[in-house]
Amino acid sequence: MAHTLDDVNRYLREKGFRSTGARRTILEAIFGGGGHFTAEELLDTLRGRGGKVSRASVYRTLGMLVDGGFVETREFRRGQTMYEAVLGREHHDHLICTVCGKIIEFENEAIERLQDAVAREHGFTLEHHSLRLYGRCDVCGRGS
Amino acid sequence: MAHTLDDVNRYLREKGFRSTGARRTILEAIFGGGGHFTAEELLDTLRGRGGKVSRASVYRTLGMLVDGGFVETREFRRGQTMYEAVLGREHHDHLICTVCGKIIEFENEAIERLQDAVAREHGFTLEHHSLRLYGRCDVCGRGS
DNA sequence: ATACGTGCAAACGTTTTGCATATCG
DNA sequence: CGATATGCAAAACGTTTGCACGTAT
Repeated sequence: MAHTLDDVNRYLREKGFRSTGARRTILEAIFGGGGHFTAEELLDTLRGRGGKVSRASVYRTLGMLVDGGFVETREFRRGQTMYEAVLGREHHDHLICTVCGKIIEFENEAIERLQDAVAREHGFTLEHHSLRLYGRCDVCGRGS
Repeated sequence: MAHTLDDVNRYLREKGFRSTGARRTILEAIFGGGGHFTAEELLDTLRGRGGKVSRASVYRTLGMLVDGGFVETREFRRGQTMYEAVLGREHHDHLICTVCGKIIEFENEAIERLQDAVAREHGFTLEHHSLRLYGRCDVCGRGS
């Protein structure tokens, strides 16, 4: 984890993928921006910048990056995939406000260790995990 | 949490929902079967039993049960909602085999407590959470 | 009787795909 | 030049909805 942009380019080259205009534009937007985004939001960003990239290329490129482990997907809401660049970032989990949708990232070593222990107990070789805590954030919780 | 079938029926009655044939058939299949299922699988089960229930009714009934807290949804795979009856069952999380799809349920008090602590640190009032551990199960892990 | 539920088929939003064209190496 | 990527539009997928008809209360 915690790659650099060079890692991405090297990975793509090694896999025999070509460096095309569309691909470079998309990579730039994803790894320059940061944060969570949907495919459609990414497409809007690209179009706003005057780049002319098709929806298909956005989805295809996102797929490659997910396969390479440079982007992760999350399903915060049903029916829409959220993507997040993991470039240069360490693993983290999410707290999601069920009222305003705010997303806070956190890391907790102790939880990670317990997860490993649970997996081991059940004979699993852990590959990755997803932990999401849903609740009301400090602001939205006041009214309850 | 941990309701009985009577709780479900009482809830539905109190909400003013009617007891119809389709509804009874669906409830029976969901709470009689147990386990994880998709809307389509549930529909197949119902049809296999000769019941004639429409896809629309399946989705509408599932929605009511989710609202009532008797069924929970999970997104194990992208683009498809998995449902699970929580009737008579305590909270638990999941280990998912990325090769064969096997799902193992587990409970871990220590992890739960740490989650509460994390939420508190960030000023969140926790409502629910989702923890999924992905990896290779004991059987599928041997070949690696 | 009348409000609520049903089934059907059409609509929806997201994602994937087939194919002809353009581009990279 | 040959292989791969692109853009488009159509298809696919799971899910939701409008509506005329049925049924529980």
